[in-house]
Amino acid sequence: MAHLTAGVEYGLHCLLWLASSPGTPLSSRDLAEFQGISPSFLAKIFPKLEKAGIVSASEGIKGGYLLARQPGDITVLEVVDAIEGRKPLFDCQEIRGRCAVFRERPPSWATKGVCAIHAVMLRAEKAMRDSLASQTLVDIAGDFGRKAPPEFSDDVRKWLADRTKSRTRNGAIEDGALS
Amino acid sequence: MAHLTAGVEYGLHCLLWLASSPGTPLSSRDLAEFQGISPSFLAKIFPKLEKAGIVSASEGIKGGYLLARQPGDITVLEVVDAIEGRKPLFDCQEIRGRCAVFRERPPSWATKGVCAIHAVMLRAEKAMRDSLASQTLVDIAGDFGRKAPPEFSDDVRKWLADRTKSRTRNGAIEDGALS
DNA sequence: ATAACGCGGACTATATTAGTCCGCGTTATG
DNA sequence: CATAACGCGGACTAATATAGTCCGCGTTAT
Ligand code: FES
Ligand code: FES
Repeated sequence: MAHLTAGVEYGLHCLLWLASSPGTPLSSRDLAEFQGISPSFLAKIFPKLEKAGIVSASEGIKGGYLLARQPGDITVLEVVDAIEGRKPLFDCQEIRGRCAVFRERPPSWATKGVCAIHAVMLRAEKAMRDSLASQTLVDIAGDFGRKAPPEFSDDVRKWLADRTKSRTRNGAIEDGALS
Repeated sequence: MAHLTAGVEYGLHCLLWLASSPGTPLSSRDLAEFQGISPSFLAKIFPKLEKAGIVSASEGIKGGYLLARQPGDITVLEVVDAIEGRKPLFDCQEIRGRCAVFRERPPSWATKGVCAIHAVMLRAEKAMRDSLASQTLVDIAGDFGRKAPPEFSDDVRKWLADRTKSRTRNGAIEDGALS
């Protein structure tokens, strides 16, 4: 399995849609169905983003999520850490202390500080994290928006507005969007 | 679980011991017991290192493994790839093509090239890999050897020599090293 | 012939990921 | 004031990956 999981992909894609709809909250269910992903799974991701101060939630009908900060102030690293929980790239088993010549009792010089191999991994992890920290949501959104034709933006707005409206007036949701 | 697994830790530690014993092959069993790790598990790692051209094997009693190249020519990245099999840091589910407004049939502009989010992850992965590629076994061995007192090196040599000798002359291996 | 070696495949246990399901308290609408 | 959709949280399940075991094969020095 990969280190950066599907939850991160879902979360980041959602945050981009939130960034493109400032002011009006979007529900996690709508975001899920809009993107063709599991609503129940997405519902487990958003509370993590909220606890990390990345989105803010409003409860009740008409509730949903808003970006808690400017998209330019939210780095990819923050999002990854919020969702994955800062798990390490490598977890050292401290095998250096189990060397047979120590006879179960490793001397302090052997286990002092970080193992040289572990140190290499920590540097690699830092390189990865620095790279992720250097990108914000606006950086991604830039690339993202460049490819889409202008009509797409309107279609999206319409789709989301229909959903929001159907919450108050009980509009029929019987389009063929779900299999 | 971490992305860089225990196999990598075991493999790299073994390679350092191989680097410190040039000329005389060490068996995977001896390396395992010397370091207090599972012999059967280590036996699954070495063939991968051999296929990658990092170590060379000799069969039969008195057989074992030797470094196939100079330690300075073996990068940490090579070892990681040999053992882990070049698994990606992030695997994209291509959710961008599942957007509801596409109605099951995403237009080509939407799925062309790499998703902006995926691209960020690929850059992070490259940063990590570049970092790992910049370190060779000698770099690690340097840090490693600096901490140990000179007597340790002798103890290790003695332990390994005893093992090698006991293969030809049937020396009693009934010390209390194993529980 | 034996014993230790490397090699490979089949197997098992445990942990993680992805995803589901349910019930709770909250809030706009009618 | 009842309803329906919301966010929140916990318990649950299925599939997959990791860590580790076990066994049998062909090879080689004594
Ligand atoms: S002891 Fe864990 S990397 Fe060396
Ligand atoms: S579709 Fe996979 S990261 Fe965007």
